[in-house]
Parts: sequence; C-alpha cells; structure tokens
Amino acid sequence: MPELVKPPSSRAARAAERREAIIEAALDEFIARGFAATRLDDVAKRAGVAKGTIYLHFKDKEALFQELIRTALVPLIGRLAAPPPAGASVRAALEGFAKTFAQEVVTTRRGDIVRLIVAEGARFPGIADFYYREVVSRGMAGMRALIELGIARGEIRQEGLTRFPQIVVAPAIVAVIWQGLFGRHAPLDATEMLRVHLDLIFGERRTT
Amino acid sequence: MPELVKPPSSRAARAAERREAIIEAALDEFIARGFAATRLDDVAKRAGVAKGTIYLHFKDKEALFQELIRTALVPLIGRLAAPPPAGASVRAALEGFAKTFAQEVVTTRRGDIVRLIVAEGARFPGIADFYYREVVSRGMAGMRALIELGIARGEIRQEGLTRFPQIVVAPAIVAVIWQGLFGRHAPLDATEMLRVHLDLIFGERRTT
Amino acid sequence: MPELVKPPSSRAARAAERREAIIEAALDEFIARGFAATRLDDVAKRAGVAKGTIYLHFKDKEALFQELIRTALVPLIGRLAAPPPAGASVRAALEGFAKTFAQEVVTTRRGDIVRLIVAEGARFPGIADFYYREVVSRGMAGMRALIELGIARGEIRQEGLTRFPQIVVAPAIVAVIWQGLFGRHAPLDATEMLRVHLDLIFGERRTT
Amino acid sequence: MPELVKPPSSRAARAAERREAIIEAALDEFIARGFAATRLDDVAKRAGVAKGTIYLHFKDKEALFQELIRTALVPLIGRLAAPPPAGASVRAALEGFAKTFAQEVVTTRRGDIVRLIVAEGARFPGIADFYYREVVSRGMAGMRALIELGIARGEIRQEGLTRFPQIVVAPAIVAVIWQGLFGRHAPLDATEMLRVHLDLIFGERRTT
DNA sequence: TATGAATGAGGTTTCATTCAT
DNA sequence: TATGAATGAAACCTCATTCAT
Repeated sequence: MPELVKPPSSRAARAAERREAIIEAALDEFIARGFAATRLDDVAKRAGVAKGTIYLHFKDKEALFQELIRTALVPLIGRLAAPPPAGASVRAALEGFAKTFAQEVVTTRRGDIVRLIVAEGARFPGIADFYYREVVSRGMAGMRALIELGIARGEIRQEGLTRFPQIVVAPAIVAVIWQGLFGRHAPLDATEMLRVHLDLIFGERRTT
Repeated sequence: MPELVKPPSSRAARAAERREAIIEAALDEFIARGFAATRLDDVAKRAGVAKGTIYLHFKDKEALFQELIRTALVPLIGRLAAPPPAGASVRAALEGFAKTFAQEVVTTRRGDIVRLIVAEGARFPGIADFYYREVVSRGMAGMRALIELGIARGEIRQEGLTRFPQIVVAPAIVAVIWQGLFGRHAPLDATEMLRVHLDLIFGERRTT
Repeated sequence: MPELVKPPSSRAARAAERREAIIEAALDEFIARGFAATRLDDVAKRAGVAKGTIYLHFKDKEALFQELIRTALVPLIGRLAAPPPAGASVRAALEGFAKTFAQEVVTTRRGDIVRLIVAEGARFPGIADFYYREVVSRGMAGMRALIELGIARGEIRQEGLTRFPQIVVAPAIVAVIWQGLFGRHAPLDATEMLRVHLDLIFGERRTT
Repeated sequence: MPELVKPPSSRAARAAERREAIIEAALDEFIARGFAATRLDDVAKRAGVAKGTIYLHFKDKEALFQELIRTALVPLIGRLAAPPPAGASVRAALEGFAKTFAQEVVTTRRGDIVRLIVAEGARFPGIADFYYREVVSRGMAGMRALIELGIARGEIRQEGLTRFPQIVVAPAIVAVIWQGLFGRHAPLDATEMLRVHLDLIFGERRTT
C-alpha cells in the first residue's frame, strides 16, 4: 500500500506532476521578475514543493529557465505550424492568424512568454538560438510561403515582402511589447491594428 | 597658473566628469547583464572610481538605472523631435528617418538602450511611463501628423494608418529586437527592410 | 537504533539548539559591545553557525536583539514574581530579595542584561515598553504591596514609600550600574549596602 | 583686512567657536543615537561645518566623544562641588541639592549626559575612569562628609550611610534613568520622590 | 584653516545550492 | 524521492577617514 493519498498516480506520474508544477510556478515568477530577480524559494513556495525538490528535476536555476522556455514554446509552435491555407484566400488565412494572435497571445500569458524571451534572450544565447531555430525561422518560412502564395494569386502586390516576412509580423510583435510596457496606461486595440495592417498589405478590405 | 594638472577642471567639473563616467560605465553593464545581474562593483571598476563614489551621485542602484535611462534617451528624443519635412515629400521624410534609424540606432548602442528599456521596462513602471511620455507618445503624435500630411497630399492611401502610427514604426522596432536576439546568427538588412516597408505604404518607389 | 550520532535530537530539536546557541552568543556580544557595534559575523562565529543561519531564525539584527531581551527577561521575571512573604516578616522578605539580587544579579550576566536594557532601552522603545510592562510595573506593584504590608504590620513607618517603591529598589539598581561602570576599580559590596539600606527603612536591625 | 564677516572675532576665536559648535552638535547626536550609531556627517551638518573640519579639532570620533563627555561634565562638577552647608542644616543642604537635581538634571540635557555615560561608559574605560575620578569619587566624598556632619549634629541616625553614600544618591540616579526609559509612558515626580527619600533619612519633615 | 569629494574596509542581508534526514 | 535547515559567497550600502583644493 505505498500510495495512500493519490491512488491512481504511480510514483513516476507524481514526479511528473511535481515537475509540471515547478515549471508552471517558475514561469509565473520569471515573467513577473525576470531571470536574475526570481528567487527559487518563491518558485518552490508557489509550486508547493520544497526548495530542494527543484534540484531533483533541474540541474540549476538556469537549466530550469531554459527548459521552461522550451516547454512554454510548444503550444506557440503548435499554433504557428497549424492551419495551412487550404482552399481559403491568403488574406483569410492571415486574418485568422491575426485574430488568434490578438486574442490568444497579446493579452495572455503566451504574450508574457514572448516578452520574457525578448527581455532575457540576449543574455541566454542558448534560448535565443533555440527560439530562432524552433519558432522564428519556421514561422518566417511559413510566412514567406504564404506571401508567395498571395503574390502568385494576385492578392499581394508588394513582391519585396517575400524577402522580409518580418514586415508582415512586425505589428503583431509590437502589439505584444506595447501591451507589456504601456498597456496599463495606453491600451492598444491589437485586433483592429492588425486588421488595418492587413488592409495595407492586401488593399482596402470589403469584408470583415 | 593655479591649474597645474588639469587646467580647465575645477573640482565641480571633475565631479561632473566622474558622474559621466559612472553613467557611461553603468550603461554598458546594464546593457550587458540587465538590471538585476549588474554589479555596482563592476560599474565602479569600469568607471575607474570607488564603489562609494557611485553613492555620492546616485541614491541607490535603481536611481542610477532610472537616471541613466533618462539621460540616455535625450539624444533619441532629439532625433525624433527633429526637422519636420518642410518642402520635401512625406516619403522622403520617412526615408530619411528610416535610414537614420537603421544606421544610427539598430546596430549601435542607441539600439542597446531601446532593447534595455524593452527588457526592463515592465519591471520599472517609472521608466515605462517616462519613456511613454517623453518618447513614445511624442513619436506617435509626430508620426500621425506625418501620416495625415501624406494622406492630404495623396502620397498615402491607407487612412487607417492615422489611428495606428505603430504600424509605420513596427518594422523599425522589430529590426532593433531582431538584431539583439538573432543578429549574431541571422543578421537583418534593416535599411532594406525599412525600404520595402515604405514601398508597402507609399506604393512601389521609383526614386531612392 | 535509528539515531546514531545525537540520539534525542530530531531535526527540529537541532534547530532549536542552534537558535539557543545564537541567542546565547548574541547576548554575549551585545553585552560586550552594545547593539550598534555588535557584528553578526561575530555572533555567528561564537554560536558556531554560518552567518546566514541567523537569518533563518531572526528577521534581522534588530529582531534578534529584541527577542533576545525578551528571552533573557523571563528568568528575571520569575525571580520577581516569586516568593510572597507568607508568614515571615516583610523585612525578612526584603532581605531575601536583596540577598538574591546582590548575589544573582549584580555580578552575574543577569546584571549585564539589566545594564544592556538601561544602555539601549532609550533607542528601542519597544524594548523599554516591554521591560516596563513585564518587569518594572509588576515589580513596582509587588513592592508596593509589600510596603503596604510592612506599614500595616508596623514594620515600616515611612508611609510615603507607598507612592515611590522605586526608593526601596534604587540602591539595587545603582549597585548594578556601579558594578558595570566602576566595579573594576571600585568594587561595591552590594550585599552590605542593601543591608544598610534596609536598616534605613526598617530601623536598626537586631538579627541578621 | 582679514576679517570681512565677523570683525571682532580673531581667527583663534572663530576656531574656538567652531569647536564649540561641533561639541554641541555632537552631544545632541550622541545622546540621540549613542556612540556607535552616530554619524559624523550628521554632526557636521548640525554644527554647520564640513566633515573634514571635525578632524581639525579632534583626532577621531572616539576622541570627540571623550572630550565631549569631559566638557559636558564641567557644569555638573561645578554644581556638586558647590556651596557647602555653611550655617544651614544638613537636611536643608540636601534638600537644596535634591531640588536642583530634580529640576536641572533629571529632565534636562544634563540628565541626557548622565544617561549617555551610563549607557556607553562600560565600553569606554577611559570615560568611566575619568567620570569616577572627577565626579563620582568627589561626589561620594562630599556626600560622606555631609552625612558625617548630619550624624554629628544628630540629624541623621543611620551611621551605616557613611559607608554607602550611594544610598543617599540612589533615588536621584534612578530618577534620571527612569525618565530616559519610561518617562514617556510613566513620568515620575522626581522632586516629590526625593523629598520622600529625605524623609526616610532624616525622619518625617516638618518644614519644606 | 576649511572644505567636501573620494575612498574602501566592513557591515548587513540575500539566495543559489547542498546534504543529512 | 522529498525535505528544508544550513551554508557561505557575494551583493548592496554605509561611513570614518583622508587629502587635493
């Protein structure tokens, strides 16, 4: 009878749960304070484990941070690699993307994660590299393909965009940063801004 | 001949020089490590003063950081509040701005400062507020005026830009961040990107 | 046989021991140097713990000092609240008190504690208040009751003493202070002095 | 024309004035914070001189403190060595002394000085020695002479007091300490207490 | 003689990491 | 595996003292 409290959890499952709890708690703390100012004590408290337990799962504070960022990126990657245009127009695809981004990234913890990467990335080459490799380069590639499709279909005129997909994404990134820095005093209607930006790329819209 | 060693340096002047040296050194350290991870010991060493001297000029580490950011912003503000288009076209004005930005901000310490603000701003409301008040809101207002002029002159078609001058600036911001995070492995031709972006706004260019 | 090294010491017990050691060491240091001049480094060294350990038990130096004083006072309070006269004469009761005080306070660490409170009390209102509430006011009340009893029984003539029990205690206090300041060069026979003082209050003694 | 501002002050007089100001300021600070916690910066500010000036007059912080105490004691010594009874009764002499003490020491800065000595004396043997030599031993001798006179004249019965003049002074000392520690919450009528004490020594009074 | 900027040793406090239980 | 008391290096900050002016 080794399991008195949580019968259905094997020991391994319990360990995984704890690990999850630590990651979750650490994410909150890192977002709130940044890497250097975060105390593992607080992480442990928030995760409901002892401080030493963190070291059973992660080599040290930096390893926790790095694994954290990687874990946190998975859902983001999922989102981006998700719906290819299928039969719809490129504009529709980008509008969908924009809407999703405005609603599920800019003002949510996903946005916090992006801000965290922007803030700490320069100090953690490993993270910047990983982020570039796993998210940015893929995202840029996908965006470029979409732009090319748009050009091929005549939806997009500006051929130069192919070389700088960043231009298409830039307002979304700026929206995330804006929200973090100035959102409190000068909130930004990200959805509407991204719509205007798509109008700029595709020409004045006729539908919503 | 009362001044034997440093002719024009009165004691007050020397103090001002030291203060300058501290700010300069602190800027470098804060850029390299972020606020929390910067050691005042290192700042002092780099500035060539004793640790205690920092406290003659700044109440504490945070005050140093805040004053630093303010001081560092002055030149940026100067750039932004600079000469309005005068007789030239709006496009020419923005091209000038873009060129200046690409050359004198993105890859220089001015860019580092912007990145520092982006990274630490969320943790220092005072700084974010100050930056918004002194730089961002002014910049946005100036940009909006320029956009309106462009629309009035028929150079710009997209009227929605008036509501979101951020769209015009976004690629420049993204260029700064990109440089900091991925510049090492995937350098970005900011000048060219901004040019493409202006093409998007004004239509394909014919002149440079 | 699960306990090989320190049989009765559970982890909690060991922690309590350390706390005790810190208090003990701190008391010595505070007595020797006063609050401001005491170094926590020395306290840690004397207690045989690391500097950081002190902070596991006490919020900061001041909290250590305050808790210390409180802890140190408990035995003193015990002494004072101790034996009511019972059947014996008031003089006998006071002689017992005086003897105890002269032997167990004036020249012992209990006296050092009293001196410490006298020296630092003004700078720590909390301590002065606590000391007044827990020791002085109770002591005065007890002494007043004793004086009243002495007057009722005809042992004491001077009715005014009821209003100023401090007079009865004053030589004892002065003995403590004298010992601390001049004891080295001009030792004081506290026992004899207190005896003379009781003679003053009760009239020339016939018994010892 | 060397004196532009303060014509009648010679340079030496000005120096003496500054020295006086420093002592005055230092006394206030030492009383308020004790020796270790007093900052020479504050002393300088309060004295209206530069920090360095203190070192022109005193070797270091400790020398300032020691000289201070000596200087501060002069008036006290004057009081004590003052007019012997002349023709009046011993009781009258002691009543005069008690009154003066209650009014001009207990609640004034002279009392603060006494408290300062009591608080710091143990840490400064030089001061305790000096104080003992210059004040206490003389005071005790004077008091003993007075007691002997009282005994010779039949005013005082208790011969043992000769050996412990401290008993006569004790309530005065206790009043000073009480005022410093508990005066705020439980003020003491020192004048009345000393009167009761004299009644104890001389027998119930008939005159004031 | 007077100044006060500068120094740097030294103090308090924090916190990542370890390890006995 | 989990705990959390203990560690001690290292950070921030203070302040007595010095010295060029």
